[in-house]
Amino acid sequence: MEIKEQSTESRILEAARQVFMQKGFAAARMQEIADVAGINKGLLHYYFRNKNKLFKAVFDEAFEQFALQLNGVFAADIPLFDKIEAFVNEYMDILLENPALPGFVINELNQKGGEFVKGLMSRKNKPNPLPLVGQIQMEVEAGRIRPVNPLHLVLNMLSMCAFPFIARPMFQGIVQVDDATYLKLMENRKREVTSFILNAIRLNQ
Amino acid sequence: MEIKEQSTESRILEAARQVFMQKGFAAARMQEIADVAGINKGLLHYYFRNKNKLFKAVFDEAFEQFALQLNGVFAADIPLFDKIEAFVNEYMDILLENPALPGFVINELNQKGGEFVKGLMSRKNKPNPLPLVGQIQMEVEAGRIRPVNPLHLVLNMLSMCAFPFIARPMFQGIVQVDDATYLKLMENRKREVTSFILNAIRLNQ
DNA sequence: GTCTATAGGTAGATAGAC
DNA sequence: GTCTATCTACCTATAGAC
Repeated sequence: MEIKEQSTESRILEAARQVFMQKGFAAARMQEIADVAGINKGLLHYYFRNKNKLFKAVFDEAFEQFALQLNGVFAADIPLFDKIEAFVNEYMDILLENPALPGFVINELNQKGGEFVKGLMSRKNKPNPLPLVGQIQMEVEAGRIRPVNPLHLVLNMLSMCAFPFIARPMFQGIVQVDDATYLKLMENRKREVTSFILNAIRLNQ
Repeated sequence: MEIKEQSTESRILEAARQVFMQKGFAAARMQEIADVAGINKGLLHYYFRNKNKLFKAVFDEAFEQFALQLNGVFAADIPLFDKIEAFVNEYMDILLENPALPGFVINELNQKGGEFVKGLMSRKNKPNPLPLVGQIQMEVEAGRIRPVNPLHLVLNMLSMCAFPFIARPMFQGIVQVDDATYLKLMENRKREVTSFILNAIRLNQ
């Protein structure tokens, strides 16, 4: 679990990312972060004054990454059906590479709440689903898809992609599958969810 | 926020439920639980030996409630389309009354992991989606709905219902709506999700 | 910049009076 | 059963040597 990388600062950040994501802010220990980084605990305070600031550095970066990846797909300039397929594929690929990210972000937002959330949302880079919402709206008005509520459709897409990762321990506990089987299921899920969505909004000929 | 109820034990449990659900195990403080319960901190240890046991009492009850409610809908003996509608309506009603429940359960499972999950899943009362999965399978084989993967369909239903509650702070941060508007959206969502699912699996005439 | 040692504060748990 | 007072352990943060 130890980290070998160039600068001390990036080793700390990488270690903090691991520990904070797994344990959450409250349960994370500075000692464990230092151990994972392979350095002394005092150094954490030398680079980042305190636990809060270290957490904020990790969280902000994770949130920004999350937002950028999401917005990349939201804003693509392609037809709706293609965009839905691209969204499901790319978003689930992101989640397969970084399965703990959404749960981490969502959970800390839940627990910190209030000011913390407001601070985040006044940043320049935050998730912006409006391009996709607008595009859906246009297709509905043009009568090219079923008359769905665009906001709920976007929520549906996000839900079906992200939830299985957030609820992974629960899911694997209920339907007893090993990790390899779970990953295969998520791979199949891309096609399954895409066709599910398209069937739901496609007009009958 | 203080609690007025009959027995001291149930007041403690109610207070612990509130605090644990909001803060999570690690960030929850015995002092705060005592304050909310309107009793002294020492009493917590008199009734429940330590923080872990108190948490387990709260969590087990929440998990059991969660499983029972879910299974009630999974196992109902009604036609599939009716069951889907009933599932979405009832499950979202449950969530509207207890919005923090799934996030709490899922998050603690994530962080505790391993033995904790195994212990839970060897209990008698755990979520059991098999009746619904089997029912979907039959409809597919009979050619009465589109050939969907039953497991993924159930996952889709759970995802679309639960995710908006788990990710509520994120959601309300992105589309800036107050609490009343959010609740209205969730009310509308029942119909929206039901028709979405039915359209996705209904055969074209 | 990196380490060791330790201060300072807090939270869980216990002891004992009532 | 309920309270007050206190112990003990741990964790963040700082001080200071190298």
